[in-house]
Amino acid sequence: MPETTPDRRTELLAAAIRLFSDRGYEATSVREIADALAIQAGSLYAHIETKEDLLWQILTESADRFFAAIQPIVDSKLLTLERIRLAIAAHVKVITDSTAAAAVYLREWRHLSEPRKSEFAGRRDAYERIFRDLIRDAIHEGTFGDFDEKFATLMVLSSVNWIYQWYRPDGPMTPDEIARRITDLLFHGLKRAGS
Amino acid sequence: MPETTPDRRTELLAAAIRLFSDRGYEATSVREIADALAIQAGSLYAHIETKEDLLWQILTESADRFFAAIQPIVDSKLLTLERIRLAIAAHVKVITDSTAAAAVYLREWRHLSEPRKSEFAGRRDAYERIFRDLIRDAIHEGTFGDFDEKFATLMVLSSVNWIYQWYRPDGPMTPDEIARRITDLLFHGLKRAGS
DNA sequence: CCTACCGATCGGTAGG
DNA sequence: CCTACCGATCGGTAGG
Repeated sequence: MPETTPDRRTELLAAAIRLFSDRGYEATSVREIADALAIQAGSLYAHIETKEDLLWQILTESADRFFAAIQPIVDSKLLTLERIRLAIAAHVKVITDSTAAAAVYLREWRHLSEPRKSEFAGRRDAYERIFRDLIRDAIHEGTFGDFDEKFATLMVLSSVNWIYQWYRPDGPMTPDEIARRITDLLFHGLKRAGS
Repeated sequence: MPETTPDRRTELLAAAIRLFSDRGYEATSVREIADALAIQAGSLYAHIETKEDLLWQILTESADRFFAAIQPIVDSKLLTLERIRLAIAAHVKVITDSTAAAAVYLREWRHLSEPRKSEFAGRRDAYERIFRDLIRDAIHEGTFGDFDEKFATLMVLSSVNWIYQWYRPDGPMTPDEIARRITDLLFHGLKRAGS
């Protein structure tokens, strides 16, 4: 992004996030993105090198946000269960802060070309690994039951990642409330206690 | 689809499912679909009217499969909890029978134009409603705890719908095994019993 | 099902 | 950041 002011860069990324999440990366033309900024299509290339660069920047910044949100929690000295609880809440917060960015992060990475696609997959796997290690610890400690740790991790992440599909900022639940309910359900299950 | 033999139609849908799930609807060209059938791009239009028709047929047939799988279970006289268990297993089975079709069903419907998009959304909502009604019954009966029924439904469906992302037919778990573990986790939670 | 083709739009560039 | 433009590819059609 040669010679672009920070503000302009933010605007550009915000426009691309909104369009990529609404219509998908492939269905979004560079002309639509340019329109959103009220500039000509050709002028876009004063700010970016290719359309894919734009996707790449969105994805890497999203990945950064997820890592930054959970890292201090994971590194803390809290009990495993508490770290899981807080990591889920932090993850939920990143999604609810921008469901559009989360949608692009979770859905549009397939349109990266190599080697970026593999690099992205590596970072995503590393992130999942952090959750998996927490869950493994909880199982080994006996806090969690004797579940397959990979399977349990997939369940946790699928529950939290689905949020971008239905969360609305003007809905009845705050991000913390959502995290609390998800955690409660994941920890204790749907069945009435004692049944 | 004028004058197309059943076999040819099946081939065509199968090719489109594979390509739409791999690259996405927008990123798939009619020429790629034609190539997969070893015919010319123009010849495709002896079988379809538009590219979107192809997507529409895939989506409606997928929806039909989901409904057909759970309807007899929901209509049965079994206990609510057992109906939920079996409905989850049936849903999982539809996904594992073709993760590619499930991927198109869950991801590509946004590329429909109106009024088809709204019609699709209506059917999908009706399907979710069936699960929600089952869960509501379980809550009212006291079999499940006093959860928000909408939220509980979202949790259940997000867990089962995420499967298409990671299930591999040559993996260690059978579809029934997956359903059993998901149900167990959803019903009883991750925490060790009694903790 | 093929050949030959259509107008529209795509991502991107040169020169200012 | 604009004007003017590029070759490539898009979904789709006519006529056989």
